[in-house]
This record gives sequence, structure tokens and C-alpha cells, in this order.
Amino acid sequence: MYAQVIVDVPAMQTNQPYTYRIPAELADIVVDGMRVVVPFGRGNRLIQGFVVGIINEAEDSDKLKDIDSVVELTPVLNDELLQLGGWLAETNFSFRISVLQTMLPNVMRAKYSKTLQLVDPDAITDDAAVALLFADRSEIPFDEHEIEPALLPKLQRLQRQGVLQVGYVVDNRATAKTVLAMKPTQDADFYDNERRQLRKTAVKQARLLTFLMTAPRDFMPIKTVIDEQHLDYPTIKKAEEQGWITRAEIEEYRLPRLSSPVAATEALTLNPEQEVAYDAITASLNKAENQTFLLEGITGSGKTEVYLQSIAHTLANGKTALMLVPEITLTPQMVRRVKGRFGDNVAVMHSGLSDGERYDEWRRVERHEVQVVVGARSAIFAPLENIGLIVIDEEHEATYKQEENPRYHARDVALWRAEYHNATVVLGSATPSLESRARAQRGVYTLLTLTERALHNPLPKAEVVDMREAMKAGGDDIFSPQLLTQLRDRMDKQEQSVLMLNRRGYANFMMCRNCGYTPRCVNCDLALTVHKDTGRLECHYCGYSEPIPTTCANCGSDRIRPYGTGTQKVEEELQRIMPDARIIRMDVDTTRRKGATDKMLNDFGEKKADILLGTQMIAKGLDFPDVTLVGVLNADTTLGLPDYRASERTFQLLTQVAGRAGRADKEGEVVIQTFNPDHYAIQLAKTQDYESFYKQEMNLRHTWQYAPYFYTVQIKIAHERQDEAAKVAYQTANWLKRHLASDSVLLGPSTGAIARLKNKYYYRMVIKFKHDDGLEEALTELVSAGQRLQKQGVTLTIDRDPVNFI
DNA sequence: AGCACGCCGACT
DNA sequence: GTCGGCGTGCTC
Repeated sequence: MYAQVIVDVPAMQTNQPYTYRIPAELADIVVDGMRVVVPFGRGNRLIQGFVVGIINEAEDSDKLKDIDSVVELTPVLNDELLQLGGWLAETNFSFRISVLQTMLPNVMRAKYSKTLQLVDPDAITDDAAVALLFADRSEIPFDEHEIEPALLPKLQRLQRQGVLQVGYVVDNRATAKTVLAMKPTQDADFYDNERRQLRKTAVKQARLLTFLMTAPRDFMPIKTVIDEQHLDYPTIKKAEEQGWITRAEIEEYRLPRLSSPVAATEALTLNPEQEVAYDAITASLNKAENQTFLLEGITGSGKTEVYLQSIAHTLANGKTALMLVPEITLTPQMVRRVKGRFGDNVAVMHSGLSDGERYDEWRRVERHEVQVVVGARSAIFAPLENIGLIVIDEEHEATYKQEENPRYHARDVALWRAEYHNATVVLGSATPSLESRARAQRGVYTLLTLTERALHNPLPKAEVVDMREAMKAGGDDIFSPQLLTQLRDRMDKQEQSVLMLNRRGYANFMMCRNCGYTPRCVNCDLALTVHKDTGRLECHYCGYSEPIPTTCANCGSDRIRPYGTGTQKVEEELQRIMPDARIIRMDVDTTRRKGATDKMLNDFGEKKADILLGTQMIAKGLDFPDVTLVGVLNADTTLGLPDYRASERTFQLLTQVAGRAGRADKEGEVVIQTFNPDHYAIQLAKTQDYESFYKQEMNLRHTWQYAPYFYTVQIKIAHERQDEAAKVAYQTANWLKRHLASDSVLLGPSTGAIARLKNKYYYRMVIKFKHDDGLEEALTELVSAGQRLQKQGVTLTIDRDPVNFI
């Protein structure tokens, strides 16, 4: 028998299965999807691999090597995930090994180390340095970087002479946590009898025996018993000697804990619209047909309740369910809600978990101990079997696309898995991506709409504040008088406010403080980005550039300048204006610590603060009944992004954050500060009018030839030296032009948004196309070329359907 | 990726 | 004549 193995060497030349003999002792053990250790290359160094096929016959079988060992006795990937891996590698121009590793918890990525073995101890007795190195050991860890450089040539010589030998170690970091546990061995009568015979002073032993009489006949962690029964370790030890109990190491899951217990929740009564959606979804579930729904529901319309009840229905049908939430929405609030409904039947997977916790959650799924998985992007690879339903909440979110290799989109993976399982998919959002909404238009997805808020409270009243006027009236460009008045009012009424400072403006753009005008590219209609080094404004899409203006092209004012402010500055300013306000600031800096987000939100929920000031992370999913005011300080930052989705992003963000106001019985208000009060994205967000936005934006996308009418592929070239990066970029562009279909368009090369990032210069180009049969092949070839270029220090990345252009 | 092979210049 | 520099190519 032979195994086809994908080896852990991420390179184009090794991106194929290698055939290994299965040694007799592993014959019954090695199966598809298993992790194995195999010798590879001339040095026969040991590396990890994944078995992707078992075959009976092999060519040149006498030349094949044996599998060294298996990492664990059970496969870590099932047939579905193996197939999915193949598909993902192909469509994302990634190596199969990288994709397989991405689908598994981090700890299953092998770490490698080497050892030096002393074969002939007599040969080194006269060499003090080498003898000292070994110090009477026959094998030592070997790390070239840790050994004195002068010694290396000598060691190499000894190796050639056969005195020393290099050994390879594959470290498996995926280990279960064990705890010391005890188990009663006798019956209650026995313990009762023992207790009577104790000395009077043996109180602890008596207490233990009393406990053992009624304790479960199963292993329990000794630490728990000691804590709960107020015992100590010697007592347990004594008990074992007496034969009352047995001790053993048992496995314990590292379960992520919430700061307070989760209360069970009941299903809520659905309103008629929710009922319609629920009925459509469950009908599809019952038929077990592969159908995708787009659930378009305004903020507060109760989408989550529809998800939860649909999941419950799935479980009742004996199937499993997977729910994806954007990382930032995966607040403890949401986890609580799901755990409250499904209890221990839920595994949660997100970036806040430690490697160990993540591995344990993964194993609970893999061992079929849970039927529901909730998680961020990577949870889409959860090893659930028999999937009936996949929910993607806030389906428009860019975080579903991974920004490193393999650059998969969780939504696409979800659709693939659903097809495999004949499962139902629910894509939910108040502001669907144009791509999904257009698919619903074409009938590829089934559109379900929720137009009313679940609690029948009105949508918050929104006011767009024209910052041009506010500044003319003597205000600054952070707080308008209108917003300050409202904040004061909430303080007086003891209600709460949420302030969003949109900080995505790191790609600097120019904006006129007098009229709100931002210079845009003549070819692409995208905001031009400020490049201080060249003194020019550049288009990051096509490479067009013009000098940085000193006067506004629209109104002639000289008050045109770069745009952007930080959270810290705003907090200081606000505290100065309102000294009595209690402010919680939430941004990447204050939430980095584990559990910090949970604590801040809890404090805010308990009304320990009046104002929650934060970046986009506060726009999603928060649900606090006393929040009646939402302020957006700078609505324009996302508009200025050099991205054709800038309007879409702005509309989505404003709609989402506005939805945080007035979620319970008190009416909410929203204040949006902008220099572009008439922009359609801002005006339509004010009334939360997604459908009008969709129609208007689709027209623009059609005119400017963007998605969903055209597909895009982005190619990035990076090198330490700008001339080298430029040279390769133009060579690549020329090569590509010859391989593109006639109606495909190549834009660029242009410099990246930040021309120099981490000491590398970036160039990028974008291919826009409708159909291009030869493109797949050309891009695969480009990946190979990229591998060769890597030796010259060039990195080449290919990104299909990029979600942002940085 | 990492290792060996191979072909060149600088040494005991 | 040997050692070691790095470019090249292969790994079941």
C-alpha cells in the first residue's frame, strides 16, 4: 500500500502529492486526512505531511521511501475538507499545504528542530570545544544560529567523516491538557464503614469519605474536589493508599470562559416578517436542498432571532449548524446569546482564544460533542459533519476575506460547503454587499426582507451636520455645536451616547474645509492619495497623478488640506469640553489585552460611563437599551478611501452605527458630521434606505466598470529597492498584457497606497475582466514565476476579488 | 524550504 | 592539490 502525501514545503515545485510506502506496522493505521511524518529530500530530513490518498499500485515502487510515523492515530481532515482544500488551493493560487494548514488549528502546524548525534565518541576526545559541546551526552539540540560560528565548519567536517550525524525532529504542539483526577473505587457502605473507624481527630478524612459516599462514580479533577470539599492534597494521597480511590491523568478541555455565567434564553415570538423568513428557511432545511437566502433586514429587525430559531430547527432535524460573525461582532454579548440558547452544544472559535483553547474547541467539534459552531472567518473550516445550515451574519463585512495567503473568502467557502452537504445558507445583513444583492436580483439567491424593527420602535432620527457651516460659525472640525448640545442633553437625562471616530483614513486624502471637495482620479473616479515624498496626488488604481493642490479646484478656497484625527486627541478634547463626562475609549490600543473588550462593554452596560468613544469596532452588534445618541465625528474618512467601494463602505458603516441608537423603548437620535452633506451615501444612510442606495450605486458601478459587473484580480509586487520593484512590475504588466483576453483591462502598475511599507516598495496592478478563459492558467504561471523571483528578493502576490486596495 | 552537487577562486 | 564560496536543481 502507498500513500499520497502533501508535504510541508510551501513551494510551487513541491505543490503536488508525493508517494510513500506504508510500512507494515502502519498498514491498518494510515488513512486519508491523517498527519504523517515523512523523510524528504537528500538529507532525509523529517517533515510533516498530510495523506490525501491511498493507492495499491505505484510506479517505481522500489525507489519509494517509507512513511516514518503517524502524528496521531485518527485523521484530522475528512474527505470533504480534503476536497475543499484542493479547490481552495486552485482558486486562490495557493499551495495545497498552506491551505490544509489554514483549515486546522494553529498548533497542528509542525515545528521543526534538529539534533546532533555523536556516532563515534572516541573521535572527539582530543577536541576540547566539541567535547564541551556534547558534555557526555550522545545527542544535543542543534540550532545553527545558537552555535559559535567558528565551530560550524569543524562540525561540518566531523559530519562528513561520519563522526556526527544530524537528526530531525518534528514537534507536535497539538497536545491535550491533562489534570490529575480521582475516582471512587468502593461503594457507599464501604465508605460509611471506614468513616466509623476513623480517629475523631481525622476531620479531613471523614469529610472526604462523606463526600465519596454520594460522589459520582467517575473521574473528577482532584483540584476541584480539594477546593469544593475544603480538603488538602495529603488527604487525597492517603485515600489512595487506603484503596478508597484511584488516581489518573485525565484530559481536560481548555474551555474559554466568560466573565460571568450565561443565563439560558428562550425563543422569542417572531413578528410576521420574521415568520415569513423563518418559514422559507425551514422549508429549505426540511427539503435538504442547497439553497441560499439573502436576509436583508434593517438594524434591529431581529435577524439574530431568525438565525437562532433556524439553527434550533436544524438541530431538531438531526443536523449541525455553522454561524459566522465578523470578529468585531463576536463580542461576549453575541456569544452569550448563542450559548444561552444552545448551552454546551456550542463551540466558539475566534481570535481571542489561546492556541490551546482553540485546539480544544476544534476537538469538541471533531469528536461530535457539539452541533453548533459560532465563530469568525476561520471557523468556516470547522470539522462539522452533516451540516444543515450555514449562517453568515453581516455578510458584507470585509473581514470575511483573509488578507494573507491563502486569500479565501469565507462566504465562498460557505457556499462550497453548503453545496457539498446540500445545506441551506443564510446571508444576513442590513446592508448587503452589492455582489450578494445583485445575485438575489438575478434569482441566484432568494431574497428575504425584514423592514420593521422587532420591537416596533421607530428607526433613530438622523441629522446630518454640515461641518462646513459649523466651522464657518466658529466651531472646530471635531465637534459641532449640534453634537455637543445633544451630548449635554443625554448627560442631563442620564442616558448614554456612542461616538464613532472613523479612523480608516490612513490612506491620506485631501479635502477642502470650505466646500468638502476631494480631488478624484479622472480615469477611475476614486479619491487621490497624498504622497508627501513625491509631492503629488496619485491614483492607486491606474497610476494617474497630479501635483498636490494649494487651492480647491471646486471653490478656489485655500483651505484644502489632508484629513484625519486620532481617538486619543478626541478623547482629550471631549474631556476638556465636558469635564464631568465619564468616557470609555475603545480602539486597538485599549482593547489589546485579553478580556478588555468584554470588561469595557460590561462597564458601559452597567452605566459606569456616559460616553463610549471608539473606532469602527463599536459600529457593529452592540445592543444597549440606554444608548439614545449616536454621533459620527468624521463620516468622510471612508469616502476618501482610494477604493471603488468607498461609498458602499460609508453607507454600510453609517447605517450600522446609526442602528445602535434607540434599540429599546427610548427613541434614538443620530448625528452625522460631514463635509459632504449632500453625498448620496450619507443622505441615504440618514434614512437607512438600502434599496435606493443599491440602485444608485449599481448604476455607478456599471458606468465605471466595477464589481459586480466586472471581476478584479490584484497583483502586487514588492522589493526593498524601488527601481527593482518597478522593473519587475512593468515586466509583469507587459507579460500579462500578452496573455489577457482582448476585452480584459489591465490597470497600472501604480505605486501602493503607502509606497513604502515595512521597508519594501510596493507596486500593484489590477486586471478587470468579465470572462477570461486563459486567465486562470496565466495566473498560475505567474505564481511559478513569482517563486523564481523570490530568490531575487521580489514578493509577488495575487489576490482574486480583493476587498480593499491598499 | 533545505540540502547536495558542481563549478570557480584563494589558500595550506 | 584542497577548502569553501554561492548558483542550480531536486525532493516520492
